Amino acid sequence: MIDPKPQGTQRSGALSREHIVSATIELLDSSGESAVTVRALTAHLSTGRGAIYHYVSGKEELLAAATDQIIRAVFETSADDPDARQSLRNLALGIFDALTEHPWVGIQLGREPRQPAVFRIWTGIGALLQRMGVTGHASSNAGAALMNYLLGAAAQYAATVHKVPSGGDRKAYLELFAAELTRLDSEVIDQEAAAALVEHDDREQFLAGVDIFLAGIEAGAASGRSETGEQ
Amino acid sequence: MIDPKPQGTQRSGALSREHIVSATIELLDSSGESAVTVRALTAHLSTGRGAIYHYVSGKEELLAAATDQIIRAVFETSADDPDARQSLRNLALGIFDALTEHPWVGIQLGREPRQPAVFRIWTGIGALLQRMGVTGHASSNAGAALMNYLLGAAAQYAATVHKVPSGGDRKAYLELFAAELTRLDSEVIDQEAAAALVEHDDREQFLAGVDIFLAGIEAGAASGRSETGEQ
DNA sequence: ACCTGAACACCGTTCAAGT
DNA sequence: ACCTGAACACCGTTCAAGT
Repeated sequence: MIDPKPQGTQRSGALSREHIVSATIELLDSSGESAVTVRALTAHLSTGRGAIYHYVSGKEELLAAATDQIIRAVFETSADDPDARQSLRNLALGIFDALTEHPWVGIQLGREPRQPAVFRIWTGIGALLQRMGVTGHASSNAGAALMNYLLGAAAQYAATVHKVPSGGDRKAYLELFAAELTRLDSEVIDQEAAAALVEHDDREQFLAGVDIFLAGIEAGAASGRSETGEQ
Repeated sequence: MIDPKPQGTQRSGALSREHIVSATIELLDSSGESAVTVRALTAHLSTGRGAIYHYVSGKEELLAAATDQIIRAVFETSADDPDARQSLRNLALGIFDALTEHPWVGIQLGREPRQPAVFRIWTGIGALLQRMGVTGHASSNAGAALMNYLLGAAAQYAATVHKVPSGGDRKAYLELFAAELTRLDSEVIDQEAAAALVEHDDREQFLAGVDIFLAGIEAGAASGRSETGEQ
């Protein structure tokens, strides 16, 4: 009763940055990235085409804001653990699961390194590595490596999720993919690896990659610098 | 004297897929990805707009073909080493160096997982991991992890290389970036890590990431499975 | 068969005009 | 101040028409 404006999911009420970003996420989720045009968006918001430019500098900022909203939610829900290593795994899985729900996030994360969502992940990883006792030069390298892995996996997964059928055709598709790999150089890909490709679980494989990283970081921290140049 | 056609770098002679891809690479290198429009390309080739569609299905295939040409060259020049581990490092560095010369490659690699250049890297990594004695399930996980790292690093680096000044301004830019990271959560990023960010060498950091991976793979192979679910 | 370039069906962004 | 929607300056792709 206090606020005379309707709470307006989309059509009515005043426009705001928040409304615009929410509508963008809806459109992204329901129809994919190619469907997010200024025309479609403003139609969805029942407003003029130029209106959104009062709240947002352009399409790039819009996509970055949508991505940050998803990543922020991951940080809010990701379970913290007394073991920093486990927290890092939780964070990585949280990002992975968010990607499954919003595949466009994976593509957007890789597009622009200086965007809020990427900053957020940087600092999150940095804090956890510090808690793990990794500091200084090693922390910088480890953080960058983990970041690169995460973003690479995100982009790959996001690009695949739309193209790999999820039902019973998934196996057939992956068998084709494995066959293509073996055909290219049949001596080189062993049959066991090809079979693993067909039967692997994406989420488990993603986590296996995180664990390889963590093992490498811990091995490096334990043994000191190996052959890479000092300083 | 045998062939009456001029050898035509661009304007004269018959059109061919090879010519078109070469012109695309030239345009990509000289003016960046945004400059590669069908209009600019066909002007460069002094032909009609529709002509290229006789040789190539569209812009996506064109960019994929350009990318594959660069990656193929990396494989041809990358030094093979009796030590498979060292060969893998050489390959990774070869890809990194190609990216420095052709930043658009990094972005293109992340865009589409089912493209020739990506297949090529998959099989290359697979072969070297096998030579390292990593096989079966572990090889599939290790290969995917390394692939994700490589593609993530490629995309990040490609996106940064245009935006970070390379001269004396580089330091100032990175200091700003470091400040932004610390500002976000000043307790959390240690000063040493921030300093490392400013002074790090991209190529060295990239290689450090590869080494973290290799250490993790070797640690995993030595200790067997850790806590990740069996099968 | 190969090539041309107008035409088509779109884009993101700007901006004078309205309220 | 906020919003509208025509106009602007582009895109990639198609296709009838030419050679």
